[in-house]
Amino acid sequence: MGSSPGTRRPTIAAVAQAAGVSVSAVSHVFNGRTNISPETAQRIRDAADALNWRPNVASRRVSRSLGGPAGGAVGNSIGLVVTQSPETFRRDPFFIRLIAGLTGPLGELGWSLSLTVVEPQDEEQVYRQWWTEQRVDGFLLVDLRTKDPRIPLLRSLSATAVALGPTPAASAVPGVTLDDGAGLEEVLAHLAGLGHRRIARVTSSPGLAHSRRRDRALTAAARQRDLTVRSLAWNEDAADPVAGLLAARGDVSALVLDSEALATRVIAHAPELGVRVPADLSVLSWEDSWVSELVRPRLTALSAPVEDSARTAVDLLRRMVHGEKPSSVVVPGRRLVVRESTGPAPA
Amino acid sequence: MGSSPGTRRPTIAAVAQAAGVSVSAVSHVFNGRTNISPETAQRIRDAADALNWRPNVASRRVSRSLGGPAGGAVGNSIGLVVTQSPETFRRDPFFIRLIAGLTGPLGELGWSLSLTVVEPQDEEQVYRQWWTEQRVDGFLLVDLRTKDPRIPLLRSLSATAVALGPTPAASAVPGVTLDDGAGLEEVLAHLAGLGHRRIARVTSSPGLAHSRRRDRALTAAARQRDLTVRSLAWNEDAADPVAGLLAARGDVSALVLDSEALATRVIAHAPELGVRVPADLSVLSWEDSWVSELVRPRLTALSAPVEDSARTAVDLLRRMVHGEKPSSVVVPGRRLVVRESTGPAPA
DNA sequence: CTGAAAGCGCTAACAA
DNA sequence: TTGTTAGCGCTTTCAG
Repeated sequence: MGSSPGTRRPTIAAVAQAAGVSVSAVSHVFNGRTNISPETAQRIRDAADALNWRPNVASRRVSRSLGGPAGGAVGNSIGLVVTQSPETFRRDPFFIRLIAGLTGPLGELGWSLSLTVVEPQDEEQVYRQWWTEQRVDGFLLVDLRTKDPRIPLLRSLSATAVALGPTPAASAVPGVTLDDGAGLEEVLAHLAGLGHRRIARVTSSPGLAHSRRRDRALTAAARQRDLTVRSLAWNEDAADPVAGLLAARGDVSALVLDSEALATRVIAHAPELGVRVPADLSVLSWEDSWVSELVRPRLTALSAPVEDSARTAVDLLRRMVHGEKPSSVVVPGRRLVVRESTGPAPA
Repeated sequence: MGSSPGTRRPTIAAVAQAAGVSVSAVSHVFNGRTNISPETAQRIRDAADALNWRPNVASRRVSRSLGGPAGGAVGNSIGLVVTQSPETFRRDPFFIRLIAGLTGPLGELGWSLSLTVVEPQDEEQVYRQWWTEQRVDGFLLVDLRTKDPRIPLLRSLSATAVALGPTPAASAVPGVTLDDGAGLEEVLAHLAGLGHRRIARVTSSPGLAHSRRRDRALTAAARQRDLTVRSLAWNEDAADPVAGLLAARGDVSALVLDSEALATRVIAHAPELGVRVPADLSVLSWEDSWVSELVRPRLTALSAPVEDSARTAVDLLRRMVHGEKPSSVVVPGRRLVVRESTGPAPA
């Protein structure tokens, strides 16, 4: 064990001694200084390998807090704090896609991802703690809310952060936003082409910023096509949320749902309630993943380049940690994947 | 930004000054020493809050490497290195359940989870790096393989680790194992009761230790009930893996699949290939999650208490980090959830 | 109950 | 090209 007595882990001094050089020579090699002869450098590296030694990240961070090249930037870890019930976190494929997309680019940088899932009441506490304890070099914000309290919080902490989604222009948090416009047009063209005239957007979290944005964008775009768009709320607490939704839909012939978790539940359960998809009702999801391919009928979905967003976010974070002040980025590539859950509007 | 010039973060000295005490007084308060008067302690805490200060984890780790109470143990972070293709990682609900189950107990400890997904060839490198750099205090090993190379690797690094699954008794890595016996009996009783006589177990990763274990256990238990069990391999590279599997199944009337990812694909795709579930073929998954409830027919599955395992693993890790040498733990609670994908054997 | 001081492993001036 | 050394923020011993 690392903590068993007598088993002290090797230090830079041990490596220096093994290689027959000074401590600073070792340090230089591991910090990309070019002032060490190749042979010596190799000898140092060999000694380090033999001892299984690598610079201790903690010590490194402490000493670099002095005046390193990047003003003390180290770049060890970025924090992802997901404020959702564990249930939502588990069920929404978006999160696992995001995580998977993040670890690649982070690994290339030698950074790691510190992840946690918290209930809303613990959110502020975790951001505060992780930042003030200097556990992380920055945060990736997801599920931006309207007037998101994390923006002023992070500002007051002088914390580094990047958001997935648009942020207020004045904030110090650049956002990685998806270009929704094209996808939205595709959705409407698709539905209108199938003869739908009345559609509804369904969300389970009206407090999320993207929800309002989508409402507005969809409504505006629909007007130009002479479609009407209603807004429907998903009530998770109902005995049967799908039944509730179907009952509330009125004369709507197509449903656009904010998440796959919602859309797939409608797909699976609607037939059991006597509503055939897509014969009676078309269903479309604003997010896409393997789950949409799994249900029957397969779900027509707006797919987002989550991996691209993740990579872009990591890059922004990297630059911020190194002292730059990058501005927001728009990632293109949303597109409609037509599968089986949308069909001609019923007569 | 944390790195902008002039914005140095407050240190313990600043807090001490603000509270009008010495540096060590502040340290004592934040380390649970009892030799500070309640009033003074409160004053110190207030000063820290006012300055948004918390002990820097990096400095803490460096100084504690000296001779702290737990022999230098700090307990900041545990590493979860998932050796899977991003695709498998995304599709298998087990991982997100595990992650969700881990963050709760870790949060209670004030620890965080460092997560990454790596390809097999990078695995060793990541374990080496994270441990020698002292990024993590320990690892949680998942997807144990037969003769898993990580066990000797971690041993050679003197790294702390706990595994999900049984580990060799001689290794220094305690395991959190599921009590499969009861669930297995349930599976066989259920299938036998439905008249099945020939069943097959399907795996996509025969190299995983649990795969062999399940094969053996199922075969042994089946013999006593006069059932025959075959072993079938899932070939992901085939043009249509489900079709390949169905073609290879011979006279088997029930399939037990190692993961939900596999089982749900069979469920969804088999009808399109003319095989009705469960009328022609019963399908049973060795793992369970919301996905099993989503597909139609709903999937009969062996559910595992992943959250319990996660909590147990965190507890073992905590104890190891504090110098104990706990032994393996068996977590009970696997049980069969009968849904719709299993039915009477065809005549 | 409090404070002064040594030292953790490492980095980066600066000197040689 | 290499070595010496001060110092990062914190903990903890030990003396007041």
